[in-house]
Amino acid sequence: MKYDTHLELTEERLTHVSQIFKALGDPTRIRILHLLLDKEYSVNEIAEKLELHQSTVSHQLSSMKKIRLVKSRREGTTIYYSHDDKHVIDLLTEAINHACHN
Amino acid sequence: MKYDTHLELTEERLTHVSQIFKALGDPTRIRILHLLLDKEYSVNEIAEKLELHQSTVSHQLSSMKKIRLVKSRREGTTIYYSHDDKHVIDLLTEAINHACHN
DNA sequence: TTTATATATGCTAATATACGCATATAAGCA
DNA sequence: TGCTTATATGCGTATATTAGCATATATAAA
Repeated sequence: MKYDTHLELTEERLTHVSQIFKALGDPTRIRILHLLLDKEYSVNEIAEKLELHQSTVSHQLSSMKKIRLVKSRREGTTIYYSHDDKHVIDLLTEAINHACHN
Repeated sequence: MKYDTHLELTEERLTHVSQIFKALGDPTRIRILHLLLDKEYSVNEIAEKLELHQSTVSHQLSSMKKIRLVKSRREGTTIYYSHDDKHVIDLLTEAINHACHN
């Protein structure tokens, strides 16, 4: 899909775009989103797989949920997280692909 | 162009990707890169167009040059900056496009 | 060489961020 | 109810970031 090249960068769009990039600008959040590419995981599963503290994972998931990068569903006491913004996932995979072809 | 979905996220790639997103995660740098989409501008021109202080622009250009997001060329006392990473420009324009279609 | 213009940079203050500890909350089960 | 497991969150700390001032550097022109 081809886009226009001269999109007006309003204050609102600027805020939104920078907010998303800022969220992607942290290694921990990238690792979490990358893990969530294929399927959902619980907080503890994420912490174990990525060798992070539970509170760290919870904090980051919370910040990503706030801007709708991830969503959650409860199953008993367990809460499963998955990504919630296909555009952002596209940005991430493209960036990783670029990094892989350097 | 379609990419693999399961690219290994090595430490090196993680560092690289997060560095790029971090650079894009600031409104001032986004505005500068957005201005540089079509053509090169001098430091002062950027400062005037975006109503930023010269030192602010210079600092941000310096940080973006360090990670090769922009390049510069001298003409007398004037230094013209332009973007230097088409992948990053693609990421930025795609993100802005997404923000425009919400 | 002196002056003017353009850009870069050292320093600092204000602010934001990430993380981990300790604890709170919530759900399920005995 | 009391206990266990899973997750969330308040708080403090260490660190990073941004921007602006003042000044340094570089080039050109007089």
